[in-house]
Amino acid sequence: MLSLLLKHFKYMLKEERQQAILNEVELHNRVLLTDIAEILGVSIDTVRRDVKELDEENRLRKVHGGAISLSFTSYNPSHIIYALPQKTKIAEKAVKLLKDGGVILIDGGTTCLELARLIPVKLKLTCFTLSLPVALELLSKPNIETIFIGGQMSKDAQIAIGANAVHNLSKIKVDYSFIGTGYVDAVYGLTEFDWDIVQVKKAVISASKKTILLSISEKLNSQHRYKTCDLHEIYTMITELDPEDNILRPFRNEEIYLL
Amino acid sequence: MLSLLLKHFKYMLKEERQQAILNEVELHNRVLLTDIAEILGVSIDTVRRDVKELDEENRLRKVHGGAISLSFTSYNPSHIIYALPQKTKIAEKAVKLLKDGGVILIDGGTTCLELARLIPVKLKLTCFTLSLPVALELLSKPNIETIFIGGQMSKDAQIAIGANAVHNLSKIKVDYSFIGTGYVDAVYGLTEFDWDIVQVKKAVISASKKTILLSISEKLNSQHRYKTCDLHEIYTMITELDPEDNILRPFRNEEIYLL
DNA sequence: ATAAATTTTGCTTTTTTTTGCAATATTAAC
DNA sequence: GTTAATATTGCAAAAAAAAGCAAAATTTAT
Repeated sequence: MLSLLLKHFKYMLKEERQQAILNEVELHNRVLLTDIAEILGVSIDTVRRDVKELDEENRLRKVHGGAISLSFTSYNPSHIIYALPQKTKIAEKAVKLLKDGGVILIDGGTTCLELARLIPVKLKLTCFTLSLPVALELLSKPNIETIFIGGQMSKDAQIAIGANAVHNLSKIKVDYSFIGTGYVDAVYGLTEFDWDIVQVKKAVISASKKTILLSISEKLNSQHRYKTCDLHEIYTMITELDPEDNILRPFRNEEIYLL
Repeated sequence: MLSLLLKHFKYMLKEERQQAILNEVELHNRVLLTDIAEILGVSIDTVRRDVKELDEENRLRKVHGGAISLSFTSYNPSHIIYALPQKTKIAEKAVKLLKDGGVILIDGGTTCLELARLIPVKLKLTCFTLSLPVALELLSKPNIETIFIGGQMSKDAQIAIGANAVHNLSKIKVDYSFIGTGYVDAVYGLTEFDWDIVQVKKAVISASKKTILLSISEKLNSQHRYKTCDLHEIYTMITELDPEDNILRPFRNEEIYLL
């Protein structure tokens, strides 16, 4: 704890001191203000002010009692998301369903990732997820408790799949799950290209009191080989369209809310 | 220091004086105005004005109470990894321990992330991990089967922690685990800042036939409040140093391989 | 070479910054 | 809930910077 940093200059310039603080933070990923004060031989007020400045300069992150390294809090995926405006609209509608203190599960896929991104910072939630990008996004929210459902990882979907993931899902129950789908049809229900993915989605639906489907309208009236579930197992379907839009007419007969 | 600079005591041109200031700054990275004034035998006002001019010419940076070298100020634009060259060297050594068809576990932290990054594409491995960034990195490797150990996620470390993660770890056994540590000391062993992290690391060590510690030498001979394990529980310790380096002498007595 | 103009330098005073302390409020832990 | 730890705020002392000024040094013009 008292590292070799103790050079004890008689006069230490503020910049040197701040550099020393950054060094400790980068080295150990997080530090206590009290430790730093002791190491540098200055008052805790000075350390607090230094850390505040460094935080304002975005060179570290100040937290209660200490500071943490930025490399531990940042992740910026730089891919282009297909049909982002529509997905954002869907996510905005979905966010309105969230209630403080709720327990939810967020699936993988870019629409669900967008939902995770739009969760208000002040909202307190317990979120389960199978998706690495969603998990990373949730970790940046201070009031979200994130639980990752482990298992074998799918390289392309970046979600946990396989028997282990299914088994882990069988042990939980959430208020709402927000899922995506490869294909959705009023008659054939939700279908997928991958068998593994279907197994996981089935397990997700079983683990949910209510399942919310997030899907851009482009996917409507399409189907594929493996079936996830019938449409009536879905509590609410959210698209970017107005619920009264004609395109949604085939779905209006079903026992399903449109949003 | 004095003798070198006092040669033109009586008649020192402004330009010479400024050059002398620059020399001092480059030599020590930092300088106090009061020291310079004393060394050069001029008033502090003169030094102040000189430093102000040099700052305006971008030849050094003036700070409260002194000046610092420009190279000292050029700070890492946030998500650059601290001490990356050392960590890369460690990862390069660690990669050599990997064998085709092996089953390993990779911990979180930037050094372990670097290891994941350097795994050769042709190598076939089964990799367990608790770390989101490591998992994402592994997914980009075509021949790696990745299994994520689920559980409650730590916002700071971006790894799974808590009872669930520990329980999941208790069900597996890997050939090698590669772990990082916050602090390591020849006497006190591996220690951490966080109690939760310690619990997970203990579980990782239990799940491993052999544990490999990856640590930059800067962390040696430091300690914190919670203990992960004694040094003899570590099979091999890898630093960026040559194993014969004197800094590693305190660790050479232990029943531990240095690499 | 000499005088005038300009720059440099050191001194004093005023203003600003930095730092530590104490009182109070807030947050986290139990 | 209560208690302990941490943050915030206001304040005062000390250090440093800035501004104004006059003497000394240097440059320029003649």
